[in-house]
Formats: sequence, C-alpha cells, structure tokens
Amino acid sequence: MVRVRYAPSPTGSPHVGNIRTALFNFLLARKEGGKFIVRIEDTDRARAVEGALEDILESLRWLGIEWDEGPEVGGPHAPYFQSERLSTYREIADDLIAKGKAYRCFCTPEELEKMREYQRINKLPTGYNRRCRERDPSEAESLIAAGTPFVVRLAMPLDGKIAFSDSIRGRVEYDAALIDDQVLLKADGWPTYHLANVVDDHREEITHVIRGEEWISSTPKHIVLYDALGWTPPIFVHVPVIKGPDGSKLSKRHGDTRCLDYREKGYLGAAVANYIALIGWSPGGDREVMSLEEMQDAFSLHGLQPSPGVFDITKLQWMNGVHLRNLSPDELYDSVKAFHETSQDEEYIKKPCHRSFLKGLQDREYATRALVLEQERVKLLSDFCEACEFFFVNEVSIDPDAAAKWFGQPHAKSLYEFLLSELSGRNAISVEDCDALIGKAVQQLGLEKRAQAIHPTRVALTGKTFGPGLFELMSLLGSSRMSARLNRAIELTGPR
RNA sequence: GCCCCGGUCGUCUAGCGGUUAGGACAUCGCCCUUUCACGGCGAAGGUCGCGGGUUCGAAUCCCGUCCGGGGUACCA
Repeated sequence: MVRVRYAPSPTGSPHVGNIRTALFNFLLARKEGGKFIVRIEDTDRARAVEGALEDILESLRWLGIEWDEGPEVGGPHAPYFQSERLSTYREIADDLIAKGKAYRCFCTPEELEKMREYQRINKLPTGYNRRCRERDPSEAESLIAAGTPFVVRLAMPLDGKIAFSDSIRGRVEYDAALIDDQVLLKADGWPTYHLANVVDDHREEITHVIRGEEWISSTPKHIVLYDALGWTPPIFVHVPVIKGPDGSKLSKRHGDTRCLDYREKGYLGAAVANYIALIGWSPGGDREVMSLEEMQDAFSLHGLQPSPGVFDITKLQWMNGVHLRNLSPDELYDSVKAFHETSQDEEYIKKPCHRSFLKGLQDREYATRALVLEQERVKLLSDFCEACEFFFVNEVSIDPDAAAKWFGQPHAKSLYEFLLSELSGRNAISVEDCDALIGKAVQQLGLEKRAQAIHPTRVALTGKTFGPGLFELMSLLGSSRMSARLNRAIELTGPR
C-alpha cells in the first residue's frame, strides 16, 4: 500500500511551492488508494513560529487536501509531532554509536566556523574535518563525564559512491568522501531533520518520499542512515522548485507567496490547487482545467517534470475565472459570502463598496441572482464587491465620463421620463417585459437604434457603461429601485 | 570553490528516433452582441540553450560547453 507524507516544519506559513509538494503526495495517495500522512517536524525550537501549525492545516484544508493520519485526526503512529518523540531519536542515536555508525563530536560551533573559514580561504571543499571521529574512546568518556557538550554525527563512508534512484531523474550518484558527517543529534539532545525524518518515515512505513528538489543533495546521507539502521529506503521523488518571474526560487520578495494569501485575495482553493499542480506536473495531452477529483484520477509520477517552473499569476487569474464560472448559484453565494466575511486583505477591506456589500449579502435570494449576473465577467471573489455594488446601494455612483456622454443626449430626459411613467404602479417585472419596455421606448421616442435607449438606461441604473445584460439587470433591480434611479438621472440631465 | 539537478514559443507544458514541433495563458485581429465579459475563429510568437557526434533520420540517444537553479548549518 502506498503511504506518503507531507512533513512541514512549523517555521512559517506555507507558501505555494511548499504546499504543492503536499498536493502531489495527496494526489498519489488518492490515486493509488493509499494513505496520506501529515507529520509536523518541529525539531528546530529556535525557528518555531507561533500560529504556523494552524496555517499549515488551514492551507491544506483550503485546497481540499485531507489527511488520513496526523494532527487532529491521530492514527496508528501517533503522535505526529516530532517534539513528542524525542526519546526515540536519542535511543536510535545511541544505538548507532554502539554500532560504530555514528560518533560523538565535541567540537564547538566556534571551532567549526574557524575550520570552515580556513577551508574557504584555501579554496578547499567545505565540510567537517572528522577530528572527533578518530578520538580515543576513553578520552571521549572523560569528556562526557566532565559534562562537555557534544553532538552525534553520522560516520559517512570514507570512499566509494552512494547512489539512489529518483523517480523523476533516474539514478543519482554522489562521491561518499565529499559528503559531510551529518549532525544527527544536536547538543541540546534534539534530533536534526536528517535523523528524525528517516526514523519517522520508516516508523510510519512511508513508501514514497515526495519532497522538494532542495533535498536531493541530502538524500545520500539518508541512504547511509537507512543502511546503518538496516532499513529499506523508500522511493525518492524530488519535485522541482517553483520560481518567481526573475528565475530565482519563489520567496517573500516576489510578493504574495503564502498559500493563504491567495484566499485573502479572492482565489478559490480549487483553482489554486489546479494551477500549482500544473507547475511541474502534467496529466499528459491538453488537459488543464481540472477539479481535485479529476486530478486524483489523472495523477501519475510519470507526469512529474524535472525542470523548475515560473509562477504566472496571470494564468492563475484566468484559471480562477474558469473555476468561478463552474460554481452553481448556491456555491457561488456561499463562496462569496464566506470570502467577504473572512478576508482580512487590506486592499479589499478599504474598498468603498465593502460595507454595502455585506448588507446586500443578507438577502440571499436577491444577492445570489446579482452574483450570477456578474459570474462570467469576474476573475476573483473579491471582484464581486465592486461589480455588484449597484445592485445593493440606494444611490449609485455615476462614472463622470459615462454621465457626460449619455445624460447629455437630447433624448435622455424624455427616455427616463417615459420609462418612469411606464414603471409606475408596477411591481415585479420580467426580463421579457424589460426587453419589451425598451422596445416601446425606442418606438415612442422615434429612435433609430435600440442602443440609443439601452446605453443611457444602463448608465442611469448602474452608473457604468459595462455590466450584465440590461434586461436581466433591470428585472432584478425591480421597478421601485429603477424608479428612484431614473428620478435621479432626470435631475442630472438638467433642464431640457 | 566543490557537489548535484535542470534547459521545447514571453510563461506553463505535450512530445519519449520519422510530427508542417501540438495545446493553454498573455498579446493582436475578426465573429457573436445592448456594453463589458464569456464563447467561437484566426494571427503572431520556437533555428527544441550552444557545439560536436551516433543514425538513412535527433527536441528525443552519447559527449563537451554555456547558462540557470539547488546544496555545501548543532535550519528545515
């Protein structure tokens, strides 16, 4: 059975590149009917960040990634926090020392720094000089007895090659002599990533390690560790990094890179998942727009690519629009409402429409119809606020250019007056009725084209020159709202 | 410096020895149309990083080279 894991370190809110590896793991598990495990690698106490764990879980949930074992859900290998399993790592480190596969190192950080500086200056390969590896056992005993702090290092082979197979890249080979005697246990008794990761992957019976490319060069250390412990290594899959527009690894200086930033901006989890999956993975052929379920069915390790990809926000926006249009009216309403109520995005919150929108959203039926009318012309959930504003406010703000162009038309005032009189006493009005009404106005005023009535009416009712079909919007607005706006428009057209 | 991994239109990619190198986003036209979008059609954009081989034939295999990225921590 396939067992894969996402093993983040709670040192910050996960960014899109990081969460994408979680997605790949999840997709493989679902495709193969296996298990997806979340394990928190909280072994770096100095870099721990408050709230990071919540953001990790929230990011996964937002994208629709569910875990079979891990925080909150537990599982047969609980606890899924490395900080709660410290004794295991220490026991294994001791075992490794006893077998001669690891050794205690008493070198201080200062000494190591000096050594590295010497190596740099003399253009030698950097790395630990293995001074403590040859230390006399009795000498080590007395240092321990004296309370001298030490770390535990892995005793790497001194020669030969270390090779492994990567699902994406094939055979990868390293010269053992060039690889450092990695620290396994820090002086404070906590394990490093390398030890804890290998131990847990084995303990949790992980079959495929799908992780970022930045780990490829530490894989030979892991191979040696597996070997020293007498364990069979999993299958390694190193996925390429995601780059910013400048070609370097995506990071904070490229702007929004936190996964949850995109939720704040009005993107759909399904769209973000779809988009990031396509950087470095292809289902083959021309398929692009896919739901999470479709990706699960289509996923294969063979579709993974070795080369890094650039994050293209423009394409994400397009894709978000596509996913937005696929939403049913109810889903649309729920998504917009949830977004509006939770987004803390400053740019969004300070929009003038922000307040009226919340009020407008209270009338579910009316609001849903308004959202549906705008559904095919927006890209983000955050776009609805402005796009639908005219449906909800008492007084629409009128674009000055539009006013100048259409209120000044000679027939504008009489058009509005005619519509107003036709509307008086009416209550509900259908789309067909609105169509007929405009037709009647055209005839009554002797206009040549329907557009001559349509455009000025649109500006009077919405304040804008663009938007949904006029008859649909009129029907939804209803006669009383229309009447108020027509009255105001008549005032604005001034004396005849 | 040393080690490793990459390299197909601006971007994401299909391709797995024989294709007019296909698709998508973005760009530009046209159509649809009451506007804006959506949708449809079309255009432009690639000497498959470069140079050598292997082969009847190479984007696909091999070597070299250049460029890019990653690693080189008591961080993950």
